[in-house]
Amino acid sequence: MTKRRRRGSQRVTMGEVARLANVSPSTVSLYLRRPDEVSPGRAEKIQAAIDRLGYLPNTMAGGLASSRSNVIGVLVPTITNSFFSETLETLERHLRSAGYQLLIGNTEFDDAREEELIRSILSWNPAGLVLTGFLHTRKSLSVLANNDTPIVEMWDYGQPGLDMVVGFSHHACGRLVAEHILQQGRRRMAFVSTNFQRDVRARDRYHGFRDTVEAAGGTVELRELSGRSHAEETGRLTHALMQDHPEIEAIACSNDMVALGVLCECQRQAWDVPGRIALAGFGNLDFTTSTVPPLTTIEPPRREIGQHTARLLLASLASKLPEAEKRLDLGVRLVERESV
Amino acid sequence: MTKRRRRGSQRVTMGEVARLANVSPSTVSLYLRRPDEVSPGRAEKIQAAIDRLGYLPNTMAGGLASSRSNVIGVLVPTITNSFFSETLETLERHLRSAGYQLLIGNTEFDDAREEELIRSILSWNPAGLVLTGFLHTRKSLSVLANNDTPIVEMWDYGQPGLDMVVGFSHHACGRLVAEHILQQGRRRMAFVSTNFQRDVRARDRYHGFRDTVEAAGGTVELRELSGRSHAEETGRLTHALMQDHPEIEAIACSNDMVALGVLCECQRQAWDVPGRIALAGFGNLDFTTSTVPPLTTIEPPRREIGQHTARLLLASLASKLPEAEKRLDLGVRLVERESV
DNA sequence: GCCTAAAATCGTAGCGCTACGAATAGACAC
DNA sequence: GTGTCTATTCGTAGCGCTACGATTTTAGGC
Repeated sequence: MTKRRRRGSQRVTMGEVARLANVSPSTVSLYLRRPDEVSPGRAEKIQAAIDRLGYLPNTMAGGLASSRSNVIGVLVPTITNSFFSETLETLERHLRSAGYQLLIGNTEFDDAREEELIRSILSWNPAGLVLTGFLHTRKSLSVLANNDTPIVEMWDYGQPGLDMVVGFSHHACGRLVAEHILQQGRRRMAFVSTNFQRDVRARDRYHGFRDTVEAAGGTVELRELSGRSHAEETGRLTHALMQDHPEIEAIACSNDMVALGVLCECQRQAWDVPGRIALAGFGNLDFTTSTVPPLTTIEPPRREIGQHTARLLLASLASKLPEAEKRLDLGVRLVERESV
Repeated sequence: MTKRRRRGSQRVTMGEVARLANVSPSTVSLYLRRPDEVSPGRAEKIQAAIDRLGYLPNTMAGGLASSRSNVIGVLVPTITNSFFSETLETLERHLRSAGYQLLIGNTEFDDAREEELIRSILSWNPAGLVLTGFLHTRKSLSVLANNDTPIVEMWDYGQPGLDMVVGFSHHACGRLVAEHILQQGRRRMAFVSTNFQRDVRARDRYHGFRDTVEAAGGTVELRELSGRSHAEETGRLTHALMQDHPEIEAIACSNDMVALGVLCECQRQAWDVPGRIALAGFGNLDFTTSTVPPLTTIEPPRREIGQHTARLLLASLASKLPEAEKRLDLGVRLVERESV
């Protein structure tokens, strides 16, 4: 009477299962963790009791007792972006099938937020941690240093990193695009970017692009879109750009959505692509095959990043990841279509 | 010597903080939970000790001891879709600022997977649960019934629901689009859908569309894309559709990405939109403003769903949500542009 | 039937924290 | 100084589970 109606959603405990199955709680625990170490007869009785009572183990109690957890924390700048969300989806699939649960955090491209999220996730005593990129606050670094959780920094490559690294060089992306456009003899270019101030990786692509173009004697006009890509703004900005710099013969974009915005403006103004203006994007989003003309772009290894991040993490957790395999450059390739 | 080097990433405990600050562990705990109930002097000493040791509370231990958790589970069909990911992002922001941590699961439009994820999440003893839609397996329902966790079913509206409901009617979306096209005197139509077999909501939109068109004496050809929208396939399928049914004068799409694929094919074939073919999408994705012509579409309340889901959940957790406010139809509006 | 080794089961002692009542300190009036 | 009330602080008893050594059961050989 006093104990039965407990506060809130309190659930059936292991002890109750044990009582119903006529075994000790330890046996139930053993059955749950290593089923083949309990005799078939008891196993059956225990399973029946579990089913009958609708028993669900309490993850927190288990985690506390064993002082490990099946949690892996993942921080991305935004999940509202097919790049990261596809990586996440792949990562989730691989890690879940190995029994892990993802704890996803949105840093919103904000270092202070990342710091807060790192603390919040570490308080779960996670088995592993996945971060996006190399940029962390000093405080984050010191928190991380006090902690021997395996860490993967993904979606970037080229700096030492904290532990493991899975990504590619964004600078190389910019270079690749630049080289491709330069080959066609074009020299007057523009780079249109979203979120330039906050997204290091977009900036890296720009730098790779600009450095390569300028080294070949060309020029690059940079245009920044405020915040996330907004198609109308992209159109206006493209229009203004071409008005101020009619000499421009190629536009590289920080991603495919921006390129689509630019392309639509070209269609509206009847500027021939690639005749009048060459156009390149980044991301190889699905629609890039079917725009008119199809978009030349860069294919980043979105899903591969998830897959290899999971692989390295699992190997590291099983302590069988040689030091030499801790850093992985997945590279990147130019998908040449008709817009350049 | 024996205790100092502990296995793995074991961290500083509350007791160690207490010792350093010269207070009892309970006082540290109290300071962390209700800081203004400890005297300023001790508070300062405790904070200093926390900072010095880099103490992070152990969420699992806290959760176990207090038998509540700050976890809220969220299941979506896929995070790789701006609809759900924007809802998630908003939900996350609102719930995090109230101190909750999201546990996100990907059902991949699979009921069995949803069932598994529900169990996995309930084992965290979550404070709340957010599901997408009304479709759950019998087993899921029975697990959920044994459990008085507050539940929100989101992104749909029109059925009784388990607890709280925040969404809109997809049937109404289809109807709205149909009515708008019918008004222009068009009667021969097609509906092109992705993921038709698995996505109930796409099917609902189709049914709303078809029912309305047929009630007005029109016809609807249904075309399904295999799996997720693939732009090239969309183009081929559109081409075949128009070859088989040259009488078609309007195409409604299950979402804007599909509509973009159809539009690109129209551009390629030089079929005038909306002159020859009217075109409508769903989602009001960003690029729909700038295609040529801009796309008529439906604006679903993506972010509002997140916001209101958070609001209802928090109110329910504070047990101050009147029964009458447990169901919320956020409605939907047609964004009339130039493609229809 | 008896002995031994292996297999199966059990009991106990925590994991790190919170809840809550008991104990102590501090503030104030007389 | 003493008593009383309130504001702080503390000690204890778990939360539900796992780890691990102790105990019991079982199987096999003689």
